[in-house]
Formats: sequence, structure tokens, C-alpha cells
Amino acid sequence: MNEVKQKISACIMQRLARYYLCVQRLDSQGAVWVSSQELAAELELTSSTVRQDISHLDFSGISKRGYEVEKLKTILCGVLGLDRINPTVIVGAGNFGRALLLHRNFRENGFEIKAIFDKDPKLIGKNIESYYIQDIKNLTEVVREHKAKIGVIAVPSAAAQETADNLARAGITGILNLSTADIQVPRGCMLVHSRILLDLIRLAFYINM
Amino acid sequence: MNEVKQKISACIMQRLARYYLCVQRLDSQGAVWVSSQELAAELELTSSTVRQDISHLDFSGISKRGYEVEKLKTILCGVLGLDRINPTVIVGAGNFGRALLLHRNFRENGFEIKAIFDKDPKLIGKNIESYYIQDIKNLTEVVREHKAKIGVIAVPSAAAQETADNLARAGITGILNLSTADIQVPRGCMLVHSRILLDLIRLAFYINM
DNA sequence: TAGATTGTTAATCGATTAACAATC
DNA sequence: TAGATTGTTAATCGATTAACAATC
Repeated sequence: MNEVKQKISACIMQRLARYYLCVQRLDSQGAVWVSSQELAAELELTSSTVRQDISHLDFSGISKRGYEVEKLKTILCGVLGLDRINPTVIVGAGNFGRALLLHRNFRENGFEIKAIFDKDPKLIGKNIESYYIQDIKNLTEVVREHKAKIGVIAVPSAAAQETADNLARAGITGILNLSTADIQVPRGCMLVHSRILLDLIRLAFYINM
Repeated sequence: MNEVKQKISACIMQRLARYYLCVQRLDSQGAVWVSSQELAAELELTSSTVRQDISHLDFSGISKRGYEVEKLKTILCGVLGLDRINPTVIVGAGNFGRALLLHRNFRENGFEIKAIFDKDPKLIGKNIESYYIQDIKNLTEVVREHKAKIGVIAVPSAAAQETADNLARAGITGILNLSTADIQVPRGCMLVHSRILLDLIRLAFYINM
């Protein structure tokens, strides 16, 4: 267990992820230095919060200049677990499954999709760009072969729990659930729910004020 | 401006949305009463938090029995702005756009999708179930006709800002951005970013501990 | 009635912000 | 040097929890 990471609360971690995406963009735009004030403005925070958050990292800025963009990117990458390939599989080759599979952004951040599965015989074997849809029966085998750690549930709600069970049994340790079902996972497996509906509800709350 | 709603912090509101999805399920399962303890267990909170949150609503429970599921559902529905149709349009008929269009869950919660747009001549006019893909040029007209309030950006990042501008100009007041671009919207327009990549990063952080 | 559960107050906890010496 | 920005401490703020009288 990483000592630095243990001191990072869920709430700080989420901001670190956002700093990461921000410095990634700044870096690609050629920025060399970024101050706590600039980061704060980008993410609608105070510069105090930014400095506090960054102080948790094994990294220092420089007075008068701020933080070195490239170094900060590298440090955040490491802390967030993005300094490696995180082999991922997708279960369900419907629209959501395909969307994730083809979205470059995930791959670019190390979420390398190793396979996509479905149980529909009409879909199995079909190609999606360089992938072909595999039979869900091969899940365990493929997950082990590729040492996949992350699994995305993109099946209809009714099949979500069964899919989660299969993923956990195959050795997946992190599940992203894009279905609307509430599912249970065994200890040692981390579950994150997609929040698209919650996001829409957030919009509904504020626009109907 | 609704007085009850103004006292509700963003953090409480997000939990109210989760209570809503939970009591919606309980109701469909035939549950009549639910206690703060039960809700707390479902959402991994304390019963104190649940009672505090619900005390912000114009609604009371009953000692020894808890909260009436159906009434709580109705109240939450009203507070969250889900007691009406929230007419929605989708821009971009790629996989994400289609996935949202066909996902029953959104429609069931009042996010009635009025139209889906694209700028690709090869897609315009094509059918997706009972919809046909419309020319983005008709956006303003269609948004006004249906009094659409919510717009979903499901176009490639490069076109996201332009799409946001068009949506805002057409009178959309809430935007859900599924692209990875950082976009700006005028005052009076609420912007919510999809967090799928952030969710994946959250998984990466914890599974690589 | 006895017991369970609410609503609410007060205490605690943690997150955010302000402030400022250190430093480049 | 003068001025800007960090890192860090202490203060503030808000969210969560504990506790308990009221009540069904």
C-alpha cells in the first residue's frame, strides 16, 4: 500500500484527476509553467486549495514561477495509477459498449481495451474496427490472458448482476457499471456507477429552479 | 426562485437524487414504508444524514414506521424538477448519441428526447427506431418548436464548443457534455461534464494502490 | 404500555480558505 | 532589489454524526 496515496482523501483524489486532465491539456498546448492561481481558475477553485492538494504529492513548485507542467503531469500520472497500461474489458456490444470501445480518450489514458464481449450469437464474431465481438463464455479465459483489471458493464440492467459476478470471478478488481441496475460486488472489487442519469437530474434541478 | 430549493446545497441535492432513484425502485418493488436506517444502508450513509437531508423537504416521516415510499418519491420528484417533461435534444448521432437516445431510463425519468442531430449528410435522414437524424441546421427551429431545455453534446471534441454555442443560442439552458473538450457556455446556461473518464481514473487510483 | 423511529440540537469532524513567512 | 508565488499554519466554514426528547 502506497503511503502517499493513503493520505489522499476521495475528495482530493477527484481533484487530482481533474488537475491531471488540465495539465495534460496545458502540456499539449506547450505550456511550461502553471501557477496555483491558474489551475484554480481553470477548475473553479481557490489557489489555496490547489496548493494544499499539491502539497500531498512528492513534488514542489518554485516561488514566482509555479509548477513545472510536465513534471506535475508525470507525478499526477503516477499517483493516479495512469503511468501504466490498465487493461480493460467491455461486456456488452450495444451502443454504450461500442462508444467506449471507440473513444480514443480512454485508450490515450492507458485504459487499453483488450476485448469486448456479448452473449448474442448474432453479434459474436462481428468486427468493430480492429476488434471482433467475443463470446461472453470466453470472459474468464481472456481476462486472465490479458491480466485485465478493469471491466465495464454495458449490458441491459437485467444482466448486470450476472455480469458483475462473472467479472469478479474472472479476477477483475475494478468495475464501471454503465447499466442502471444496483449491483453487488465481493470485497476486494471496486465498483463505480456511471452517473449520466444523476448528471441529467442535476441539470433538471437547477434549470427548474 | 423556489425557497425550499435554495436551502439545498449541491451536496445534499446529489444525495436527494440518489434517494429518488432508490425509492423509485423500492416503490416498484411494492415497498410502502422505508426508514432512514434502510435508506442509509442502501446508499452507504448514516441514518442521521438521511434524516437531516429529508428534513429540508416539505415532508415528514412517522415515528416507528419511517417514510411513506410513494409520498417521498413524489416529493423528491418535485424538488428535483422531474415532475414534468424535460424536453431534451441530442447533438451527434454517433454511438454515444444513439446509446442515450435508446436508453429507456432517461425517457422514464422525464428526459424526453425530442430530436437527434448530426451534420454528416450520410447520416441525416436515417432512422433510429422511431427517430430520424435531423440536419444540425434545423437545431434552433426544432429546439424552439419543442421548447427543449436540455441539450446533450455527443459530437467529437473538435466540434463541441461550436455545438455548445449553437445550443445556447437556440435557447437551451442545461447542457450535458459527453465530449472530452472543455467548453464555455454563457451565463444562464448550466453545464455538466460527463465523468466517465474521471470514473475510470478513480478505479485506476484505487486498484493500483 | 414498551419500543422503535422521527426531527432537531449540539458536538464533532474534515474540508476549505486566509494569511503570511520563506524563497526564488 | 522588489515583487510574485510557494508551502504551511491557523482560522473558518460547512457537512456529518451523535444524542435524545418527542411521538407514534
